[in-house]
Amino acid sequence: MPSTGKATPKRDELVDIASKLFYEQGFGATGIKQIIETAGIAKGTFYSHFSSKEEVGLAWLRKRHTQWNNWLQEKLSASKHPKGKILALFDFLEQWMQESNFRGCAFLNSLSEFPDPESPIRQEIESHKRGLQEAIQALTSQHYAEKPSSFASHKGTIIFLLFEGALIESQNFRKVWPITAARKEIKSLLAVER
Amino acid sequence: MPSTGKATPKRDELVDIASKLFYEQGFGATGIKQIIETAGIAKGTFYSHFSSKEEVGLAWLRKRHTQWNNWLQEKLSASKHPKGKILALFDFLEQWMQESNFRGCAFLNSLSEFPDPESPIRQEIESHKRGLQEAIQALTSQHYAEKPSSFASHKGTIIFLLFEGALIESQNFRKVWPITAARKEIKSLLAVER
Amino acid sequence: MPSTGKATPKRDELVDIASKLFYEQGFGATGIKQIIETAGIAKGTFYSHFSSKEEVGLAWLRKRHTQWNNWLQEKLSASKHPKGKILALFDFLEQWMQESNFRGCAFLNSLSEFPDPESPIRQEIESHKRGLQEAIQALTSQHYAEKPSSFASHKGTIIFLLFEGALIESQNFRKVWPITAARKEIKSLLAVER
Amino acid sequence: MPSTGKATPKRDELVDIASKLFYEQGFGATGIKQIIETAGIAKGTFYSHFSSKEEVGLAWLRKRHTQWNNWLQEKLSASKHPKGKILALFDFLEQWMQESNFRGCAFLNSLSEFPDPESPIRQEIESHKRGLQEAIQALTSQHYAEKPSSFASHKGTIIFLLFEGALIESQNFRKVWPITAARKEIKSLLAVER
DNA sequence: AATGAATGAGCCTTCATTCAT
DNA sequence: CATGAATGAAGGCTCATTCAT
Repeated sequence: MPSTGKATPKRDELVDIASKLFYEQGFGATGIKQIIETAGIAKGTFYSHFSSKEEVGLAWLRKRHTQWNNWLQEKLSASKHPKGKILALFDFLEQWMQESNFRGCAFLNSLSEFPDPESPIRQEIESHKRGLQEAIQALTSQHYAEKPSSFASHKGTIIFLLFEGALIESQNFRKVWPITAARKEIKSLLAVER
Repeated sequence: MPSTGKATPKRDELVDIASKLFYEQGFGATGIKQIIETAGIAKGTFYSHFSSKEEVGLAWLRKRHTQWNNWLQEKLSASKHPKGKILALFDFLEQWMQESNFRGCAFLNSLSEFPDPESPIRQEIESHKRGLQEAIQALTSQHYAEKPSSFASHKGTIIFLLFEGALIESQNFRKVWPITAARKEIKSLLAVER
Repeated sequence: MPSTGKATPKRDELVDIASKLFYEQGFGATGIKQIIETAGIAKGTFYSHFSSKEEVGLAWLRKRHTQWNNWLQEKLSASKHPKGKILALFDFLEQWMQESNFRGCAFLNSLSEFPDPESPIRQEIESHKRGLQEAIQALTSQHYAEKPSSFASHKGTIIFLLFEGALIESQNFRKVWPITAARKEIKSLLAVER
Repeated sequence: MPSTGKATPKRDELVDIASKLFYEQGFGATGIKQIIETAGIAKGTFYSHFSSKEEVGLAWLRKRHTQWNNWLQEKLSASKHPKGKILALFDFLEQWMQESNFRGCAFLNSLSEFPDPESPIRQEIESHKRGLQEAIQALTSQHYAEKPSSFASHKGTIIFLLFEGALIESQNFRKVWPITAARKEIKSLLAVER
């Protein structure tokens, strides 16, 4: 009956509405009341789709993970070579931050609201970021094809960390300079050390 | 006529108690009730020291800023040269994350809970991070004394972003590898490009 | 046009499922949701068999009344003489309480949940207990055949009240001593005063 | 701060208001909303006096225990001899049921609402009834001073069970005949078997 | 028949804050 | 200065019931 997590058009719509609010205001700062009023439904209806607030939170991050990856892949696909793709990563970040009005990353934003590392939401955050790191490392492996894999792996980690640092400081300062600085550094890094 | 923010021993004690709770549980997840019960005081007493919850939050971050800087300077003072100090920055980060059980940075953790960039707390976060960035840039300026200042400034920004990225991903994965990877990269970066 | 109360196999099955839950948890503490989930049916299906929760409650007590009486008669039929049957009443009570884990009497348990004495459920409770009292009085009339009927009737009432008292206190203390004490008293009472 | 269970005039008043509602409607059927509206206070005020609904329930039964015992002792004190006191017990019961409009016993009424025998409320019910049983046994011990104590103890139990049976069936039928029948039986029982 | 989404009043509880003492 | 009772909106969630499919 309710909350098996099966996707339905209505449930999907609710996830979208909740997602917008969660992303803009934070998970804790968003109440079920606000969600249902925005959606124009009754309390009980909401709880026939989700068993708890945390479940919508989970659905939010899971859907976001997919959408975000799709968006990213689309941006990267414009470049042919790994180097171009890596730099496109930072173009993507810049565009994203500007369009979202520097609201930052839904996953990092949720990190501090869920102190228990065993919670499903924390698992989701971790797996999302692991996915990003692996994607970047796949690109550096291609780029540094003639270098030892440990070297490429290390560089991938560094780019990942620069991406994360640029992301969060762009959010903090509401400026793009952390992103452009990181991009610049990576560009020369990729050129020089091949 | 309460809460002009003047420092008193009692107020200081309350800030310390609240700080611990805010840091461990998050600002939003910590209630005034919990603070006063931990402190063993009455509601009214609390509100004679602070005019609102947000004011304690502000006091928390302001005090944290000072303490954190002191702690950092102490760690850095063990090294003589700027390069050593920069690397010590990451040793400090590693120690901090381990001792805090990977709870992360009080300022970054508060970022998502205060979406309004004009809020006093956001100002505090921004100024704290600006301070860190400037401190790092002061060190890179010394290290790269013979290079153009724009170069040193850029490298300082990069180190700052790596610090932030390593910090937040160490929190996310509850592991030190992001920190050690960043440290390793910076070590070679500082050696090679002088 | 649902819920005229006509017996069907499906309705009967639902009554059985609801009965178990009502008896174990109480009428008020059991939700329709739990009933339909246990039965594996939809809300609407439930309401095509019953017009309201109270109707299932009524069906529960009516069916219980029949089953309980059958069970009791079966136990009593093992004894030939009224005296034996009366004592068997308390053996039955002891067995019942132990097997039900001292959950008590479905009718007495419902008494406090329905304060309105005019409600159908209260009528059901009253008629059930009246039936028990009359059954006991029929036995005492046989036993005291040579005594005035008012005497037998009085003794029947006393045995009924002892049964009820033993029942509820056995439930309260989760022990059989109230039942064995009552049985002992009645045994000597029936022997002496003939 | 709140809900240490310490008695204050306001808390006492709230317990009285809640008690009336719990007794008339049942614990589960009475909402906090109704209690606070009757008392003319705000939700938060209620929860500054009690930490949970169950705590008021507990306070209700504890206070009732004391009041009921006082009331009973007062009634019994009018009789000098144990026999008179025992009979007065049933006069008391009759008066009580009539005055309460046959609402029955607060403790027995709560029995079915708390299936867990380890719950504090069940403990309270049990201890209340144990107290009554012991009080009755104290009287039978005096009455049967020249008989073996086991005899007196047994008779005490029987009187206790008759009391309970008369109580609950008086509630069920909303009549006094169960009480007068029990009283009559006990009167002859006490006279004959000395 | 059977489904299950939808309702909205209601559940118990916590929130940050105020203010008379 | 400190107290803690009082506020009432809001928190997340469950209830019995209805009804279009």
